[in-house]
Amino acid sequence: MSKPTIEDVAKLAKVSTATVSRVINKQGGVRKATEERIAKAISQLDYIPNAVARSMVKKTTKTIGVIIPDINNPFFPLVVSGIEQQAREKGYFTVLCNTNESPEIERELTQILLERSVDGLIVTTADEDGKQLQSAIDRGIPIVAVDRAIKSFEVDTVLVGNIDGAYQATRHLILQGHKRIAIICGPQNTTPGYERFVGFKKALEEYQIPLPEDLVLEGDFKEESGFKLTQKLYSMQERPTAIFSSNNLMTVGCVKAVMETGWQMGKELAFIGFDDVDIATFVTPSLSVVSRPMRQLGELAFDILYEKMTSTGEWVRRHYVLSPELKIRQSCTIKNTN
Amino acid sequence: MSKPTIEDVAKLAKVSTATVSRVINKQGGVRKATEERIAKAISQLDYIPNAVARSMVKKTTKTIGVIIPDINNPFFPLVVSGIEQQAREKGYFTVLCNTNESPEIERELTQILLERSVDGLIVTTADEDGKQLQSAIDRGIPIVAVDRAIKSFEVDTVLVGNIDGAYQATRHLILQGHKRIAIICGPQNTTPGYERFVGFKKALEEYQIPLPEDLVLEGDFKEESGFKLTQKLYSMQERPTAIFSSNNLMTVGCVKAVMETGWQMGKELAFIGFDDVDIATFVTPSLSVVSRPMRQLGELAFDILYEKMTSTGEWVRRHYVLSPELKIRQSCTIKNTN
DNA sequence: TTGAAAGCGCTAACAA
DNA sequence: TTGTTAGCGCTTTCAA
Repeated sequence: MSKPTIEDVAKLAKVSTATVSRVINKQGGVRKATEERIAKAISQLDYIPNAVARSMVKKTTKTIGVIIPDINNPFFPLVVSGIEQQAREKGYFTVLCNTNESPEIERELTQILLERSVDGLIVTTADEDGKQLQSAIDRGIPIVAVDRAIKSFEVDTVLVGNIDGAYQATRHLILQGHKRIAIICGPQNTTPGYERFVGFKKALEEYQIPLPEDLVLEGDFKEESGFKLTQKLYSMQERPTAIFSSNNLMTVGCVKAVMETGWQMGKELAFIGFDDVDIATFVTPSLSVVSRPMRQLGELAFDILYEKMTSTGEWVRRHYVLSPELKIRQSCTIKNTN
Repeated sequence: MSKPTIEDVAKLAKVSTATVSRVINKQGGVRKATEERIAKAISQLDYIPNAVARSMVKKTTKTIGVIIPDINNPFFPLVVSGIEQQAREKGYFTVLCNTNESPEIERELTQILLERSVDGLIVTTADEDGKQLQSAIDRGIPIVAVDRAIKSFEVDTVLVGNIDGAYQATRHLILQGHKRIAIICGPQNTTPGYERFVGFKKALEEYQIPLPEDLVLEGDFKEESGFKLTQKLYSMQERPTAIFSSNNLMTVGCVKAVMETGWQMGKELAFIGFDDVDIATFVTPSLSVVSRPMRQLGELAFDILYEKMTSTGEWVRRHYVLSPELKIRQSCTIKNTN
């Protein structure tokens, strides 16, 4: 009752394993009658080729590893959908791994994926320094970084325009007449956190609004911090008239705090968040956001990886930056009347 | 520059591959000095053991496959988190696959996972009939069904109390004084869809409220259908005073429709949804829901699978049903004043 | 405590 | 058109 092997099939069909292999792999050069006999044997035995053995000799697994930091953040499943779709099309299988934002787990998973001989790696790293990916780099396995850059090594990268998106959002708020604009930043040692702050500053500079030091708050990209920092802003003597939140989860926390404090969003307070969130169109007023092309991000990442995996010659590193889109809804349409 | 093998390590350390293998697998029985020499060789060469070759001889991959129908439905990532955690603890690696609710893709993925010789399978099937899992069953590979039963075969199953949850929700509405209670059902050929309807009917019967045929609407568990069916309810001559929605996505659609029509939830309309949703605490009034223990579901599923994978003797099928929890918030606290 | 060698299931020359 | 055979990198007897 153990699994049938290619040999069992060969015996039953009275041919050699080589011929069975030819049929399985559709290589042709097998007489029609023989092929039919083999096909019959295969279905009779419920034979399933052993990919492990195949990988052993082919030295390729037709598998890519995808490492993401947070599977419960809806952003990543969407990116993964894009990756998977392209991968399927090219006959690659996708193995998804979640690090929970832990560089240590990322290191372990990288090790496991290398042991399992994945043909390539797409990663959104938990630590942009990237040392935890060292062993993958040493191996020379194709890698593409998505959404977060990797500093220690030269790898192909697909990002979205963080600076651009934050700039557009901030500018929009400025053009609405706001001068006291707060920003809830992400960690400044991450590319998204840092760059979104840069875009924010850029817009202020352009319109010659001095950076309001007291209104620059640093969170950790999690809901809790968005909540607390918003409370802090509300408790200020001179409150901001607008808030820019640097990511989706902090936006959620921010909205919760706004509701709880009774701050009047859309009246006393204008708001734009980075990244669309489910709740955006449910709250009143609906939330204006900077929206990113998630699927596209994933598709492009795989396409690049695929080229790397299949190309033989020299490879020129590529860095793509996709454009975000400003979605204006109700949370920032009012003019500041102060 | 190709990958170093165990042989390279053996040569460098001037021992046989057998000894290196002993060290790698921590089997003991190796002289301290030898072990150190080998360890040094390993790190010098950046040697990573090849799991493919190991699986080849061990006939186990220490890998489980997890098949889910929709990675973008936040319910599943949470279940997967539970699975992964337990799996990691036992040294198993989790391979996550998404079928997009397509039985055909499910069949393909099952095939791929079998080819890759996963040691076990946890699946939330896209089609409860389960024929697309036939080959896995034939192989006799351990399988655990999660959240959705599989009809064609006897497999271990972990579900949540759909009937119970729907019953509790409906009863709560009844006790609030409601008589005209609508239900937005899921597909009646799925266990969740069917059972939640059963729980609904059970509560009505218990309180001798006749089933209001016109208020029983069947959706497809997607947002769109929740939206449309709610519009339909609103347009009725005699509207319901309460709605029970059978899943999270339809709840979202329902809420959208309620907001759009101007129906006064919490006043003219009471609402309870099955499954918690992100927006539940953001809308006004906040939504009462039947909440399920997602992580726990995943943990239990792996625990059972693990037992099956490691046990040798007879195996008694198990069917677990976890209890949901009724979370009362604001959307149903009002009394019907008709 | 160590090594030699067989073999896991498959593919890919090379021969016939 | 088909078969023979040598590995792929590893683990595991069995001997030494």
